[in-house]
This record gives sequence, C-alpha cells and structure tokens, in this order.
Amino acid sequence: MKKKAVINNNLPCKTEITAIKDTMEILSGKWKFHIIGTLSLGKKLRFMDLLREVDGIGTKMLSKELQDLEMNQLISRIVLNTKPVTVEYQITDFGKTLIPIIDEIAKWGIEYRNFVYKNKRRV
Amino acid sequence: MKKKAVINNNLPCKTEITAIKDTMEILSGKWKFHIIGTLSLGKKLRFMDLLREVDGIGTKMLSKELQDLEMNQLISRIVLNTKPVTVEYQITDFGKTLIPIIDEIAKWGIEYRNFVYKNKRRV
DNA sequence: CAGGATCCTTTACGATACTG
DNA sequence: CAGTATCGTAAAGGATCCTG
Repeated sequence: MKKKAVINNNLPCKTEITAIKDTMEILSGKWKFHIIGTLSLGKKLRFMDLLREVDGIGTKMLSKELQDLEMNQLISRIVLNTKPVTVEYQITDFGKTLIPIIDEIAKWGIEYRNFVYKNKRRV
Repeated sequence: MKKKAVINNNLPCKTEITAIKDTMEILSGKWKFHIIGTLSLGKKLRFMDLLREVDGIGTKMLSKELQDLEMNQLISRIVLNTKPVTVEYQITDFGKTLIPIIDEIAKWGIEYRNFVYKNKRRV
C-alpha cells in the first residue's frame, strides 16, 4: 500500500534535472545575474550605462551577454535613430519571472555569510 | 515626504549583488546542482553511487566538486574503517537550505520550456 | 555611442592511468 | 573502493584597438 509508484514533485527527478540544466545554461557565466539584476529595476539603460553599473565588465562580455539574454527573450533591445545611435535595453515581462530566483539566491547568500560567521565564532 | 532614502529590499543593491556572487561562486560549475540535488533526497551515498547517479561525471570532477561542497559545509563526508575504506556523503542541514533555490530554478526551467513553445507556435 | 575584431591568458572540463 | 596524477582540449574571460 505504501509502495505505489510516485512521481516526486519536490525531489529531483529527470525532468527537474533537465530543467535545472536549462536554467543554468541560460544564466551561465559571470555576468548574467548581475545584468538582469540591474535591469530588473525596470529602467531602460543604455550600453554605456550598463558598462558603468555592472561592476568590472568590459565591452566584449557585455555585448555578448546582452545578445544571449535578448535571444532568450529576457531583455529587449531598442534602437533609436539619433545621430550617434542610441540603444536602450530593458527587461521583458518574461525576464521579470526570474526575479524570484534572484531573490532566493541573494537571500541565501546572506544567510551563508551569517552561517559562516557563526561557525567561525563557535570553533 | 516621498523622498526619504530607502534601502531597497527586493531590488538589487550592493549587498545583494555581493550575496548573489557568493552564492553563484559556491554553486558554480557544471555539477554542483546535480550533486546537491541527488544528495538532497537525504540518503547517504558513496563515491561510486554518486558516480553512477550523477549522469556524465568522471572521478576527477566528482572528487573535486565533493571537496568544494564539503569545504562550504553543504555536505558531510564520513569515512568508515572497513577493509577497503567506505566513504559516505550526506547533505548537511545547512545544505538543505539550498532546496528552495533548487526548486525555484527547476520551476523556472519548466516555465521556460512552456514559454518558448508558446512563442514558437504564435510566430 | 554602441559594439565588432583580434589576441591572449586562464580556468573548466574530460579521458585515462595509477595507488593505498 | 575511493580517490590522485597527468595530460590535453575547449570554453570563458580580459585588454586593447578599431569602426559606422
């Protein structure tokens, strides 16, 4: 009776492993979270703005990461036809669905610090 | 009146950026999520077990990732003094605090599939 | 301004062989 | 069994210069 086959919902099964791999591939690299985080404020930012906001990034990486994110429809790229072109980047509605993840990760990072600190003191 | 300085709680500020970097560094690499996910079932697993469970991993990577995870106190390593030594790995209570993140990431990965699928059909 | 092209360094990862 | 050592490849990332 206890032995019926169960599809585990909150424990990792094949589907979830795949889903995790997908997510991590989309968000892989040193900068994606940082860029999404910056854009998640909702403001439109230009290339140069991002270059300043995202701490140590260079043009090559920024350019590449933005392309990746756009391709996955997490951000949108709007070109304005001004004299020297202006390009604005903005998070999409779909991109905003990442915010819960980002929050969880940030929360955990803070907990981690506390945990390490406590343990240092005890030992 | 509306202009008081606010420490944003749900929007990325410096502390959160740092926290995110910490978390991502701890969970970086191709295998950590997979290993944690496997161990998050709560069972003690041995090196060979993990080598089988974690899909394409090799001894070198498994060994290295386990060391990283142990160093950060996410898993524990228990050596039993049997003839050929037996070593058991187990998730720690602290390691279990990662489960919400893993769940969020898995959830999002599934949503992502749906999103892509819908968009393909519309266009 | 926005970003592409180029070159170079570093890190990640993988396969295989070997050891207590 | 539970790894380490060694070697080799591929990918990530960085610095700098260049262009419409």
